[in-house]
Amino acid sequence: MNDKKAQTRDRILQAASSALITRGPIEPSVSEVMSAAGLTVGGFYAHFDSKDAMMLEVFSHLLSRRREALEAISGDLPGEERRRLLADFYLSRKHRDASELACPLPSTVGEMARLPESFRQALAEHVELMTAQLSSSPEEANTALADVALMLGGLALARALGPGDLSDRVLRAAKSAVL
Amino acid sequence: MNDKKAQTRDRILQAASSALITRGPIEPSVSEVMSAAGLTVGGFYAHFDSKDAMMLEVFSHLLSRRREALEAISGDLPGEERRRLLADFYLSRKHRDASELACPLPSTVGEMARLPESFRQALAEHVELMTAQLSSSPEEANTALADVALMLGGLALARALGPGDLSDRVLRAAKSAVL
DNA sequence: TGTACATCAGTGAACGCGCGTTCACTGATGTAC
DNA sequence: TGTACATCAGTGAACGCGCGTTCACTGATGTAC
Repeated sequence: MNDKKAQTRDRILQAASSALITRGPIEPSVSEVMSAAGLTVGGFYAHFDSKDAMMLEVFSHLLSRRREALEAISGDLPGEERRRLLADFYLSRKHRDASELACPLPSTVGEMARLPESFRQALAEHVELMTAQLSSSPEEANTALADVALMLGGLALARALGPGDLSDRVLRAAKSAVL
Repeated sequence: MNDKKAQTRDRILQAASSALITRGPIEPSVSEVMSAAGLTVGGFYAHFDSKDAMMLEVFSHLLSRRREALEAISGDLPGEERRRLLADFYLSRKHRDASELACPLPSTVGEMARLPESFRQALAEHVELMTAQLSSSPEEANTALADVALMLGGLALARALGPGDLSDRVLRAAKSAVL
């Protein structure tokens, strides 16, 4: 039965996703991820070539899920409304505290220098696609790019501060600054 | 001669500073930092209690140097002009590529969850002080906080993307969005 | 239907390595007489 | 001025540990006859 193996692979990927979101692609160990998926460490290499390869897959997959989610909620609205809709979700306490289907960027951007080049490419591609998705004309592209930076900074700072008053204020301030 | 030892300590701190700015407080190893300071690993514990203790000192020190630098350039200008002056420096290519006296936040915010609580306190204090420094009235505080998030996000993203066209566009877009 | 064999997902012990930290030692410098 | 001793910043080997990765093995499942 080949779905059995594919299902196991998916469970590993899911365990790795929440680990990456909260702690980045480097810190979580292979044994830890495998334990979280209910497996032992030895079987890992039947599914992936290396830890880096798995984490890259997780990273890219999470990014494309984020773009899909944005497309799903914002349909064919104009750029400005899409940015507001995204900010409402992205800068919510719920998203800040989530460890599933949440944005992997805050935990990962700071580690780019120690990761394979392919992570950087995945990031660059995501930024381009997001910017395009968030603007309805080329003139709006810069505004969209600035909003991407603002949302990332707001979420990264809010997560770094941990749940609490200051963290909530960061979310609110950033949300009301979205252009 | 006691300055001798203090000078050595300073050299270690300097080596640790550039390591922290580019690679965060966790990745650089004690041996690496000591080598960069022209020393061997064994002597480290004559100067610091632990790696974490040293990195916390480096982190706090870099943050307060950043606040001093801002104070020095922005004197007693109104909040909005201070924010523009800061953004001109903070979102410059020079600052993005610098590894000395640069902002330690992009490499560190993503690792807060795995660092001692004292790092979080140092961060919270810095955010409060920066926000106060960047606003000339309490009503402006939210705007200042959003600008802090925007600048951090812009720099973190630009550093993560590495030198290049997209990275430069992020810097420019963020700079022109400062409120 | 029942037995013999092949497959292969997953196990768990082992590997070499770099880490943070410890500690007995060295050797240059400063003081005492 | 010259010798004997104390101090102490820095050395370098060693420690126990967790890491990513490898690999011989197990045992459940599916196929052949």
